[in-house]
Amino acid sequence: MQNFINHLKKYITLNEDELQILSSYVKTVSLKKKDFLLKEGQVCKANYFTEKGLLRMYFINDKGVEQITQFALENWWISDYMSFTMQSPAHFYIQAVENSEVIVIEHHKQEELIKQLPQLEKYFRIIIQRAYAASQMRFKYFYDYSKEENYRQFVSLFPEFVQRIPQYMLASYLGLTPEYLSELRKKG
Amino acid sequence: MQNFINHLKKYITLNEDELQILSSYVKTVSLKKKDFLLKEGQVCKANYFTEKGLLRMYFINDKGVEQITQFALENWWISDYMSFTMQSPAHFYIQAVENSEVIVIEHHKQEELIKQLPQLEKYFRIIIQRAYAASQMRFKYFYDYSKEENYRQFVSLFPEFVQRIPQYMLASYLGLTPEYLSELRKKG
DNA sequence: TTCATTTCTTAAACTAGTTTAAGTTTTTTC
DNA sequence: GAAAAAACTTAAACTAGTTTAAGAAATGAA
Repeated sequence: MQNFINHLKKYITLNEDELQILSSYVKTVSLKKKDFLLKEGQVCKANYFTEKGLLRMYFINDKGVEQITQFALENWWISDYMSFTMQSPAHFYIQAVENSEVIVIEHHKQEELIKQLPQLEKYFRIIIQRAYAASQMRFKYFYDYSKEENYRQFVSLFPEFVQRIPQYMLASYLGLTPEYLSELRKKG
Repeated sequence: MQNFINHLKKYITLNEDELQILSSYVKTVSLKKKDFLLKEGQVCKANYFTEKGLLRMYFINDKGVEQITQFALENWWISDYMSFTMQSPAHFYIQAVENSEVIVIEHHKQEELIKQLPQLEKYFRIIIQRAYAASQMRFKYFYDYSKEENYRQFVSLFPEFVQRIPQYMLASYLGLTPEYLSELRKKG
């Protein structure tokens, strides 16, 4: 969990004692590619930090097709926040795209941890506020640009990420079909 | 700002002294229909709570067309959070759809206020977490359903809201053209 | 009340993107 | 290494939704 500690230290100060406390509230989970952290219908009891690897969040539509709405790279948090917040059944799956390591903080432990280390309260607020800010921008792109334009921008901004995932996952995330993605790639 | 106080008391406890402190950090602004809280290019220096009325957040695309991405009803917060968080130029406009009253908390004052009233730290985290949770669900609907289906669901879930705004704003928010909305309404 | 502006409706022509139905290539499994 | 499975490509037929171009109705301003 070295990544996690380094990441936290960019936001808050933590001495050795505090690190010990933190460590007692979180656990590290190793996932094989395709292992699940969450399945639809389960209650999402935890918040997940991607220590290493890559996760995806998706739902299955009524035609049985998987639709990816989110990825989580190293140093990103991921959760079904509606389920996490309301402790209601999840609408999404969270699955490892590749072998991964994840830091898990369970809902009730997060609240206790914050009581022990109050500086984490601000940390979690800033992190989720940034995620929300990013989602506001993401909505703007959805409204503003065509799917082709969004594809081209995405490839140009995140070439390494695009190499890292199968094309059909990229298509799913961008809301287009694999066939259309092939066509766009052919167009150059 | 009675709404604001009542709303806060659902989440945190505030005695009379604390209410006084809070009041000294926020201000109430009355807006006429079409008045702006924020324009693109300005830095969004505040977080806004809708005490009364209705706000909309939109951007102008390269064809000069307004695209609404969000509304804020009574008791809702609204801000361009990327601009608010990073103190960078805003991509959005925030404007009153009707005559409104807004509670304004400036960025630096919010941080000071939280120091004075630490229970607000958790309040803001929970609020933004809920907003993010809702945005995850909203992405799901974008991916999952056609624009027509989303329109029909929206009308059925929020009939009063739909009465409250002009049809072209509803169309804009749902990402469809006013012409197509007219067609859908005709279809019944 | 009149006039100007905004909003809503109508419909045909158009298009971004999907669906259908394979075939080909790459990766995984045993 | 062979076979199966998954991923990718191809292209024609199709469609959800847009664009274009008005006209009609409602609202706002003077």
